[in-house]
Amino acid sequence: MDSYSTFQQEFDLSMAALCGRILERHQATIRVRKADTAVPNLVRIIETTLALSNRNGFHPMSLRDLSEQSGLSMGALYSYFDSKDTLLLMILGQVVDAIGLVLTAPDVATGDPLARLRALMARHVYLTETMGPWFVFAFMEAKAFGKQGREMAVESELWTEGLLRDVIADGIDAGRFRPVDPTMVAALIKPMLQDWYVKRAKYRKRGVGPDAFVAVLVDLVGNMLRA
Amino acid sequence: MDSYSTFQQEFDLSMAALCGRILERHQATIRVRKADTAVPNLVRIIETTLALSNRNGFHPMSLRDLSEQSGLSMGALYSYFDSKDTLLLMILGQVVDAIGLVLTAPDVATGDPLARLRALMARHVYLTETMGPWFVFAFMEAKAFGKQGREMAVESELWTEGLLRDVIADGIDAGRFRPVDPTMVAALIKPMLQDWYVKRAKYRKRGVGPDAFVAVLVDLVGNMLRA
DNA sequence: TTCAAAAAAGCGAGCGCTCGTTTTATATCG
DNA sequence: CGATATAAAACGAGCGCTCGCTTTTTTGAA
Repeated sequence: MDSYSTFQQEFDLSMAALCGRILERHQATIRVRKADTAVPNLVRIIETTLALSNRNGFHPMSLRDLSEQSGLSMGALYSYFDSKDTLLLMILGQVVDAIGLVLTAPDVATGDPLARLRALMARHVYLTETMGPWFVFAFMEAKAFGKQGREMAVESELWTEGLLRDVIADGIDAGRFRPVDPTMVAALIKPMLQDWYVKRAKYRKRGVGPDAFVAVLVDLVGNMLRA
Repeated sequence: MDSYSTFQQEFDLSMAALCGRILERHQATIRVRKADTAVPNLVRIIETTLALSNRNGFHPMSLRDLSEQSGLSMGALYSYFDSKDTLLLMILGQVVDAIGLVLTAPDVATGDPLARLRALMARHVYLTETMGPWFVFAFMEAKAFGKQGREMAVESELWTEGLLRDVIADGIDAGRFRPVDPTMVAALIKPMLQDWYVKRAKYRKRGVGPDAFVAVLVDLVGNMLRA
């Protein structure tokens, strides 16, 4: 894992692939059986939902707006989900799914602590670069699903933080990092990673791409931890 | 400025004071003339709005919920604002107001770069500690006010980032910091500051208070920048 | 290969209801 | 009483969602 283009070859996170996963996970509620029909329509639905929600919020988006913008009728929409809440849950679930897929890949688990930390941060940046609107959506709308959504968000947050914390703790034990509080440092690296997708427009305007962002992050975190 | 308790003595950011400012700034729309009546009611309205919105979002919060929870009738509510959007704007405006008040205070402008950076970060943490729910609200709901809200948020974000960037640039010029990109470092300090209020519950659960958070932040950023 | 029957997918007006807002009525107090 | 503040009731627009119907696709015996 050394650059964004390598990452893109390793993981298929295209809209089609992601919506294919959604179709699998929600076979029970999606009434359209043929994948060749369902996947392209799901792509249209999800793309439009992300666009409208990330502009004004999920709740203000009416299903009539979604119908109009996506080109599917109200009736057609309701053969892909059985309630607006289910639509929200489909997207949140797919985000959690993708995090698990990408951040547990093998090469994050061995080798030099700084290299592992770099791999973890790079993976996070590349993942959120590919699925930007999904992550913005999850970040902003998790609470809209009430207690359950909040808990899902907190759990996912703590899981990622735990990956960072363990690598930092290993680095301290190995004498490669100075003796900081691993939990606090992990907790503070997380929001910097999140900034990449929350403030994506700002970085784009400044000409900072994913690889440049990772480079700065690794430099700063490296100096933060240097023994 | 050396601790949270000093900060609290220096700035009056009580609900009453903040709502007093709101009353001043919205004399045109608030129809209740007597401040002795208006301020306590505004406090109830704003407190309830922040509580309900930060749980489920501003848009999902109905004015009937707000009426019931705040103890004021629909009619009474509408003598304090002329639309739900105005209520949102009152809160956002007061947040911007408070940022300007606190972060431009004098002792942030002179002295050792690291001390100035510390003062700036400490002020930000203490401000957001005092006005936690206000900042969470502003962070999550700015986009609900459409283009205008988004631009207000971006402007405020860039202004704060600019304060950090200038101090870092001064530090580099003075040879006290290593030659990093001041804009990128400022951009990455900001989300760590924001994490204090966005994830406040997590830190509370871990027994990390504002002063401890500032200490960690200063330590990490100091090592990040050490020449 | 053909073509009607069956199955799948899509359509959109309309339902019940809740929303933000307005209007009307009542209470409080100098 | 008159002014001010609050409470209660009412309104129309727009919401999520449904359902009777149409269109498209697939099927399979001739």
